[in-house]
Amino acid sequence: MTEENSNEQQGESPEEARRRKLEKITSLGHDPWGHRFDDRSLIGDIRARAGEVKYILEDGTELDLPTEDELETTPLKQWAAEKGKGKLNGPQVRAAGRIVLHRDKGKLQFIDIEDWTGKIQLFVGQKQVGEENWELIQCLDLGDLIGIDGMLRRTQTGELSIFADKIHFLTKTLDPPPAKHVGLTDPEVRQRKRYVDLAWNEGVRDRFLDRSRIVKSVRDTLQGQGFVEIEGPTLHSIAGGAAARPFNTHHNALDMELYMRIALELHLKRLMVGGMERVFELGRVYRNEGISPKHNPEFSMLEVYQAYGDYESMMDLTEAVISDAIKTIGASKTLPWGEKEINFSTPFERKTYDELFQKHTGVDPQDAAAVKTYASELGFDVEGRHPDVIKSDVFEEKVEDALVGPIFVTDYPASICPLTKRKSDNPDVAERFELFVHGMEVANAYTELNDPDLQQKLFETQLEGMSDEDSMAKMDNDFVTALRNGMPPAGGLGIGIDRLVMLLTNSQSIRDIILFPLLRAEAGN
RNA sequence: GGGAUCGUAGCUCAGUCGGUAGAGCAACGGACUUUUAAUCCGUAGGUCCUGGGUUCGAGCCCCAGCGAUCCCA
Repeated sequence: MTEENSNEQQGESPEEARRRKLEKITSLGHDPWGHRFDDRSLIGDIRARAGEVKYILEDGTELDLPTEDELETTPLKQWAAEKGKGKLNGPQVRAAGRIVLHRDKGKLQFIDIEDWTGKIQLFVGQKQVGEENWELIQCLDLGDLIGIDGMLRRTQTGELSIFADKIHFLTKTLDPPPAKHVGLTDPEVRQRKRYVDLAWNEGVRDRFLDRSRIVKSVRDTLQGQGFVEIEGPTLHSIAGGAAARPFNTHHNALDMELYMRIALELHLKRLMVGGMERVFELGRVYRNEGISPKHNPEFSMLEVYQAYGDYESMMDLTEAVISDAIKTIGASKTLPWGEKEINFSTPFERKTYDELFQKHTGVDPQDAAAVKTYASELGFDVEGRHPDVIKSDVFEEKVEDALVGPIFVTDYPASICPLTKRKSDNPDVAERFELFVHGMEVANAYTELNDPDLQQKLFETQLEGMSDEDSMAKMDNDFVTALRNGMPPAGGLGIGIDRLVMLLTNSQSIRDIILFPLLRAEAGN
């Protein structure tokens, strides 16, 4: 390196330095963007072969190395000295990954690479790899993707390492990585540049892999019980099945107003009329509402319908789905939740709506006048509103947040459940439950209403004081017609997949478990 | 929609009373063939979110805006 060159390199930005090295890589005859790289092993699998590393004495005796724990106290160098002269031998391996850490000792470098199964150290010596490869190695930066061929062994300190015979350049990274071991902290940047967050922030990739495992587990559990996954329409002409404001859109050729679906319910029930006895859909729904740590405008919903079941069978199914998911990610029944804990041991607690109302408000839920007085004391608007709507406001305010759970809240006031079958001995109570965990609604299930005449009547009856947006009752003639063709008595269940993932991965914000949450458009974009 | 807090180097953050813009990591140059966030010597790097205002002078004070986080509705 001449003096003049060194002056030129003064003041170059990290990116300029990387581009300079990129050109050097090209001039050395390598493609800085790499190519297919066959026969590499996953780093996790390579680490699992640590036992194949042996110490071979001069007389040819093969010795097993001390365990990792023993190496903590006795350096390998000392252990080997006690055993006598010899050398380490291990399997020849090929790995590929991102350079995440780099210790340069001149003619010797230690490079940590990482793939999505783990991290491993590379021992890279000038003498060992040869002059030509060494020149390429001088062009490596943190973040670059490389492949390596070498022997799996341990260093003097006992660190399992691949002793490089050859480095293959696979891809240059032009943007410098965030601070090592600190990563990105600004939540906005983490979400906008999720690729950086995933690549560099501790635990992020594992959390999203856990999400995938949970989703797979949910499907496996259901399929194991004979449920069939279907795909319903996401564009609806009536945004039914839930109380939420939809996203509006328009189909040009048919000149037709459409809505992005807010729920999966009504189409799945149509399928039950058609004889699809156990169906589910796990997919995206869209609600044109506020954004919060618990709300993203698009989120993943599971809905399941089981012919000849009821809401009690849905409780069992809910417990199975959650228990299996916990097992799948290798977690225990007792999970951390911030400073608190969640105990997912089954069966989950079951309490009625009225019981909980009484307990947390001290007000008799059957005494409409008392509930009304209590609600107005809490500052709720009570005039001209249906007693059950008022009760529901109070329930959300005073009871839901207080529920630690997991707890099935059962038997809701019928009037706020227009899609639910009533109890046979009490038409004022709907066979519905919601599952709450630390104040968060995770699941919602009914014994499904299959009486077309009652369904039609409930669609037509808007509760006093409830806005269209807050109401689940939106007239859907086609759905009523479907019911006229005979839907079996059935249990139906909805689970908020994002919230379930939050709970199982101890994520306090929905944005930590949605890869690309909705963000305000960036200026100039 | 309201309130609080925040926005400074590629990243993480300091910045006192309003008086020349700071550190660590990363980068660049150098030493080192068994390091563990390696170490050591040296160098460079800034639209202090944006726009106004007050002031002799603003990263700091005031106003407006943009964006974020949390809380409330």
